[in-house]
Amino acid sequence: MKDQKSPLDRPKLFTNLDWEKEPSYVALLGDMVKQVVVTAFPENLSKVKSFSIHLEHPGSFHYGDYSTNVAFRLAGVLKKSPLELAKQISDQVNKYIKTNQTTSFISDSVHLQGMENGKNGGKLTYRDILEKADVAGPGFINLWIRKEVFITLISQLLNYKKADKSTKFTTIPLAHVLEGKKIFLEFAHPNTLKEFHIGHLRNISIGESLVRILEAVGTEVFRANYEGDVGLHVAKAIWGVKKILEREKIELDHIRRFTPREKAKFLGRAYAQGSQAYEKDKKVQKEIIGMNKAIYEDPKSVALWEETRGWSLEYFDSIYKRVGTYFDRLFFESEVERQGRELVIEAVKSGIFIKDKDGSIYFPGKKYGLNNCVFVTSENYATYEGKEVALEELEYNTFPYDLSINNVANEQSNFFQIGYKATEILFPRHKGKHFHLAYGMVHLKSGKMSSRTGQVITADSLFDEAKEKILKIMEKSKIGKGEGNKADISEKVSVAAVKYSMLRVNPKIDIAFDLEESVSLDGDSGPYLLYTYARCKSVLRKWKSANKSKSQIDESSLKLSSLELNTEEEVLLRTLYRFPEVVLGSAETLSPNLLCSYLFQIAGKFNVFYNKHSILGSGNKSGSTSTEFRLFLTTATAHILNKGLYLLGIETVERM
RNA sequence: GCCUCUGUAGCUUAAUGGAUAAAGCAGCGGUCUUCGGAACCGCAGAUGGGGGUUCGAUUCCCUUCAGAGGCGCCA
Repeated sequence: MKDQKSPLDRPKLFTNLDWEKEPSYVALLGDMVKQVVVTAFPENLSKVKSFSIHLEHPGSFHYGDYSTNVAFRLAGVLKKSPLELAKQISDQVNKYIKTNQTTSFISDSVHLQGMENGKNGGKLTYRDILEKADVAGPGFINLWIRKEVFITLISQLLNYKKADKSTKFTTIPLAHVLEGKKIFLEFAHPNTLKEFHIGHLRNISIGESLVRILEAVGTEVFRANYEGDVGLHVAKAIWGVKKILEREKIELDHIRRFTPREKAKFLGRAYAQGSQAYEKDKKVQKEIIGMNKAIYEDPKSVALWEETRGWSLEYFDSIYKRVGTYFDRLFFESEVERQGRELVIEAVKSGIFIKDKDGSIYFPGKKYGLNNCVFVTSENYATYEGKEVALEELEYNTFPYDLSINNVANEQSNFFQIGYKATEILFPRHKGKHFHLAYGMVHLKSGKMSSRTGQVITADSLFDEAKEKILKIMEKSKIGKGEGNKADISEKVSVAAVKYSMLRVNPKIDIAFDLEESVSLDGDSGPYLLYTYARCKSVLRKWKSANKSKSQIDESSLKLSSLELNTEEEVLLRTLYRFPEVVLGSAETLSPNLLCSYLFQIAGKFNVFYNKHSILGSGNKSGSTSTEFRLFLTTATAHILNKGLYLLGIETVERM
């Protein structure tokens, strides 16, 4: 129960779900607190019963692992001071811990393997879970979880085996909230004959990550990519191609021998050429408009349309491969134009669309608080909006979804409002099933980007830039010399650097893109995470080669109450187990950046621990934790970094 | 003019209505007889302005200023 509606704009499908039910141990804690509250105020049972318990992580470990604000919420209802209530509740929790009270609300769906074989006939007790409760500040109740619980939860993570359907990659043991839901995710959308620039890179990075995060929480995701292969931009580019061939006396066969990347570059030049001529020269403009019309009538009849389109698609494929993305199906504007046009023309009869004097057909958006918008032009072909209604139907028929997400830049927000509204009126079954994930634009810090003038930063050039930088550092570095494939490593690290720089910020806000920063290797960066992972693996390799007899760490030997942790170990332990919660949060808000900051936190905490304490050389010192336990932390850190990076769409390397 | 989004440290960003607003970069000063120094530690530095709701506001509401985007035949 929330007092206020969430400020986050999110899909309808998501708002009806009880996200706090997962992961199960959080639900368990909520139940425990509720049990306490209900028994503590028997005289106000009816008032108290309706309260939902909200748990959150306090800002500092100093305040425990979870805190709840029930005391504030109850204060108004019970007309008592928050502090007094908090004390009462906290005392009751501590009493339950002391008396080994069993939990009574717990449902069978709570999964805490390894914990339930306690003493009380398989029932969990407060003492099994909680260390203590206390009161802080104006009335927060802070809960301290037992170390054994963390170890159990982390072991669960390490041993989780279920693979995602599509990728066979195991991720995390959660996700019943969205289990079985079908999500259609449309992303990337480059237009043929145009550059694949850093804006597309942001799109594809967010899209790929969301596919994986949503799969991790149990949904089935369809990967779609909608590309504009007809329209004025295509006509301009083809005109430009012809012009360049003619002026520079180049044979088409010469271009055909180019690599995909060279062809793409050539097309980019042609597009710039065509657009500039289109703006300057009225005669050219007429010519291009004529060609555009011909493309709409029958694209294949237009010379070079099919061939240049093929060049683009081949090039895009090479980028998808480079960034580790694939699609279940490509959708094209050319395949929905006719149907869109026919749908709109037909719906004029029922008054949904209105035919204007000049023959164009528009959607009277003003009726719904939106803008009026042309769906079929006076030249009688469907605009982007007109195509959209047919596309939505085609997509739904391809994969009947519970939710369709359009991952498209926020400059198209108005367009999607209109498109969704028109689709909904034509096909009521679409109502409430669409969500525009409007991510911010990528602006260059210096100067403006424009494919019209040819001023763009392409995805490839960015990766290459990063790669060069990484190779230099690899030269200098003393570690990992002569081990591993240099080309392979530098490629993966550079893709990681660029993708992470796109993912670490909230998708909603605009990015002021800085080349230097996006290929950065230190601080909050992709390479830093990869480095930490490789570091963990290196330690684990070393241990393994020295301990051939034991191939695995025995986790059961860790569950000793005598475990005395130092600060660094404790902080790391108390962060690692939160991974599933973070993934869930990222899914709920469609925000990969939350996962980024968490992984960065993990890496940082591990590095602090690593710097201060020896992992392999800790066995013989008295009073220190065992090598076994430190290896457990190292294994868990590596595991979570690996899974987490996978969910971001970033590949790890064993050495770098 | 109307609609949408965004204003947090010098820069780039974080923060489901909670506790001392969290980091990275750049700057300055340190750690190292290294299990991987692409590391670690310390210092300094911020919620555009004004109201309101609330026990509590960076977060919600109103207003103002600033920036970005969109507003019938581009996609």
